[in-house]
Amino acid sequence: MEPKPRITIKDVARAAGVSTQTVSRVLNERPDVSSETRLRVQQVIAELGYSPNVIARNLSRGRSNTLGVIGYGLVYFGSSGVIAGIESKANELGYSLTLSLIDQVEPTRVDRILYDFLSRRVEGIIWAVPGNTNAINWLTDKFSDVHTPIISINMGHDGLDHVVALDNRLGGRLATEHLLQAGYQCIGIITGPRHWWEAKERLMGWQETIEEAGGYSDIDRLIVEGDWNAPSGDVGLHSLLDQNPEIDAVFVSNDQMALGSLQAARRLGLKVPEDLGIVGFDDIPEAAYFYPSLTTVRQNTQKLGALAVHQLHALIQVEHRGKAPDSEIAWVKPRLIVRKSSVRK
Amino acid sequence: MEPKPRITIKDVARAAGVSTQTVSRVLNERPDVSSETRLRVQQVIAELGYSPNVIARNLSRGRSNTLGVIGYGLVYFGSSGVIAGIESKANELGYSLTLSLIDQVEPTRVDRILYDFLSRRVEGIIWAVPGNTNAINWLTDKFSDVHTPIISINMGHDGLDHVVALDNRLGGRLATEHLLQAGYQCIGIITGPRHWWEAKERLMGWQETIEEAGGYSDIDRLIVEGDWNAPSGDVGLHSLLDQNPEIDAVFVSNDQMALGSLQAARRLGLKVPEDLGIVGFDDIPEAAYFYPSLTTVRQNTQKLGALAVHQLHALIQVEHRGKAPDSEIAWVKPRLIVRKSSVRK
DNA sequence: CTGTTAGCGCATTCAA
DNA sequence: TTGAATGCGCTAACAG
Repeated sequence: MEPKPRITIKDVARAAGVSTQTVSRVLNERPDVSSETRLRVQQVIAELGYSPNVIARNLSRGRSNTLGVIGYGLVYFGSSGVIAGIESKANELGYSLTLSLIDQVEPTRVDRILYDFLSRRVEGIIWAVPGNTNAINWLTDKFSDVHTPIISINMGHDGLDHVVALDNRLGGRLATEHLLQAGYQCIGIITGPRHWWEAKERLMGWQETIEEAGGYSDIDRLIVEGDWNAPSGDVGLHSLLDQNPEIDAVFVSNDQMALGSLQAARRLGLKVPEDLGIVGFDDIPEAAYFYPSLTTVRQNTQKLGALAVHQLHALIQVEHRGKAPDSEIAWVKPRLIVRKSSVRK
Repeated sequence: MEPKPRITIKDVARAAGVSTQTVSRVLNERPDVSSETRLRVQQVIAELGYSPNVIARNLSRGRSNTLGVIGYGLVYFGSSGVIAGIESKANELGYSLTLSLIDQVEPTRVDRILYDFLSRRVEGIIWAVPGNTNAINWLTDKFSDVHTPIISINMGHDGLDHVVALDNRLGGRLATEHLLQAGYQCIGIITGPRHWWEAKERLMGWQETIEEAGGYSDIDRLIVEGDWNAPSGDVGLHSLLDQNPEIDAVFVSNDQMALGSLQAARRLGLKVPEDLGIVGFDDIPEAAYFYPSLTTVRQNTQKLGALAVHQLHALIQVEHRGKAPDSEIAWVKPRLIVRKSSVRK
């Protein structure tokens, strides 16, 4: 075992017979070095296996070159896609990532993470925790205390300055309009938890579309709340049909619950799509292989993540130049994927 | 907009009327400070909203307190679970994470990431990219060049020093033994890509079990290779049954492909589990809601990630004390989840 | 084109 | 219990 006296810029300078400055210049690819010395320095670097100490560099530059990401820990479709999108774009722009995961918005924990991020002097923060609108006021306050650019993914823009979001409402509309066009008459909905922003928006999309088409009397009876998981889609469909036998189609607010609904329909002896049309949301990889294959609203989560980084980068740049960034919301459009669960032959 | 002259330890020292070291002592919760001054300093810190600069601290201490994680970018079941496990344990042990994602083992990219990690002086590295055994020699060499502890998740231990892995072979055994006990006579297998370590191991588990039970003639004909995705499970089952009509059960090496196989069985008019028994692998959340619900081998991916951090932490400690770490492999046990797809009534 | 002098913000000797 | 001096490894002015 070798001891571990890390090679520093000084060692390189000495070995190359130049000053540390010159080495630094070579490292930073600056033009004001003769190609001769540049080459020599590069050789020495290679020989010594030197790699610059980013920590020292960052301290010196007063920049961390790092983005802080707060993601959603529970396995929920999309969360990993968003992270992947973030990582990819961050990488492209030369940022490093520091990642924290949470399962719920727990003030103490969030405080700790934010404090940690600030201590690390991250240059920007991405809030990629889906939808709990209960916490939004608290969050908004928190965020405004933090003098570092923050982008939120998929939250309503009430109070939050910078948001990148999937247009969930549009998604709800796409799903509902499609069912209408497919000839279904009475369309119910199984929503996600009502305090989730995504769930609300999808519901709104459904409701608006229904109303524009003439509406139903007492529309609330056609709404059932699920918890995003398959069992609740199963139970949900049961209770929905139990109370509204006239229902012939359902917009289920995510694919997992739609899977549960498919199950319930089977048990009830209803054929999909003949007796009952079903449209989901997300387009998880399995959806194409459900039985019958599931019509659903696809969201491009990677794009969402990448866009967030893009916007954040802009904010960071702007901040360095002192301009006050405008508040805004960037939308990503969902797309309807038509399969068999909603098309009568 | 306030300018942004970050508050430093000096500001705090000045405001509290003490020296910077005293502040430093308070920050590091060291005992040799009178509770009087400690309190005063803490107050000033709170008032000024000071947070220590981790970059400077790290430079000074010569430690980064950071773990580098190389994960799998493609959405593949388990990868996000592993990351979540890593994050949770790292958090518990006080490490920060820096994350990079790759879709395949591309030398240039891996080199860049490793170089970046070294530059950031990460204290340990976790390789959480599943199974491409083609790259293993190259990787082994790479890793041995890096003078930083590295833990690999889910790779064979050929050449790699420190590995945390799910016992995939045991998983294959569990699945196969279960089918045998359930009374199935001729059990085929749809594997993952053959160059994936996980795929190989699951196959081995199947094969060993079959052989111990007496074996089949020309066992290779009962093996079909898939690509982890549902369509390949569909196609795979078709060709398997096409060539071996006597097959009455299949061990499908992941749940996605099993979903495809379920589909194929349906199309072929085969009832599951009566005519055909099916066991999957992974236990994705949807598996319980497939039709019929899928018997499968559950892997605890979070545990895998957490264990990796645990081991890595130990390596790091050891390294600081100069002891040479032993090479070893830590196994996580899978568990069979019996549902309807493999149990004849 | 290159070297010298400072200093980034903190922690670690040592004295006092 | 506290403070002064010094250095972590690097980059940013400035000279030359």
